[in-house]
Amino acid sequence: MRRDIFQAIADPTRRAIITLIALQAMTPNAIADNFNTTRQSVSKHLRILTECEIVKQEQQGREIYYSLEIDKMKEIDKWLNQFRKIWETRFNQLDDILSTIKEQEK
Amino acid sequence: MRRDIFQAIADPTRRAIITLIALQAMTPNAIADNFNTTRQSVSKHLRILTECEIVKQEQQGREIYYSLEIDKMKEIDKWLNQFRKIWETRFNQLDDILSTIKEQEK
DNA sequence: TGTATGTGCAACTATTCGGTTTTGCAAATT
DNA sequence: AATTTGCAAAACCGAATAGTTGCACATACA
Repeated sequence: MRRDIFQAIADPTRRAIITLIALQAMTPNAIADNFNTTRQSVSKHLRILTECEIVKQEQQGREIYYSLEIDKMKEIDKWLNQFRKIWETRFNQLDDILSTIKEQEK
Repeated sequence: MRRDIFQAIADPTRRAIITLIALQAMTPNAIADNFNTTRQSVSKHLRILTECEIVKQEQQGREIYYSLEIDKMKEIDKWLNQFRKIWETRFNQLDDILSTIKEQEK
């Protein structure tokens, strides 16, 4: 079973859950209230997110609060870095072209 | 059939293809040479990437060169922005705590 | 013109995925 | 003690996915 952060964020419901609990911890029921699906389904998503360590649990009585492991999000950012270099270069190249045109206009 | 960039990058082979063609356009055969899979399989991934507009084709004789639409990668970056704000805040909070400790030490 | 090459597409298979239903357990409430 | 509430886990199902094999088609080259 593949279980990495990229597979975790592939599902739109899971992305929504991540956004939802980014700022405050929530229980499965509270999370499920925000979606058109059952709590069990949300629970399954939470399990996947937990396995990927994107989410951490905190038991409080019979309730379990789920919150985001924000640092995990940085892994995506890290992967994006290789492309960031490219698109910044492209942007600078465009910038150079624009400067050249301006120079020629003078 | 879901077809968005997050689903596209969920597959490790597709991520590798994206990285591979990020800097230079390549033909399906050339791409497949880098993997332990058939050309047809790579072709299928390329079709998905094309449908998501992450990749563009350029026919040259009987060869088709595939290259990366780098701008599409920015969509992931855009989604990450909401979390970037949080982790920068956390970092600053940590920074504040550290400063406070230093202050107290004085 | 005949053959080799580069490619996409369709059919098929095994596996995975997302969701629902059911079950069971522990904590809270009565 | 009995009931309710919050939750996870298992069993099941239909749909999607990744990969393979086989085929068709166009371009290149002899």
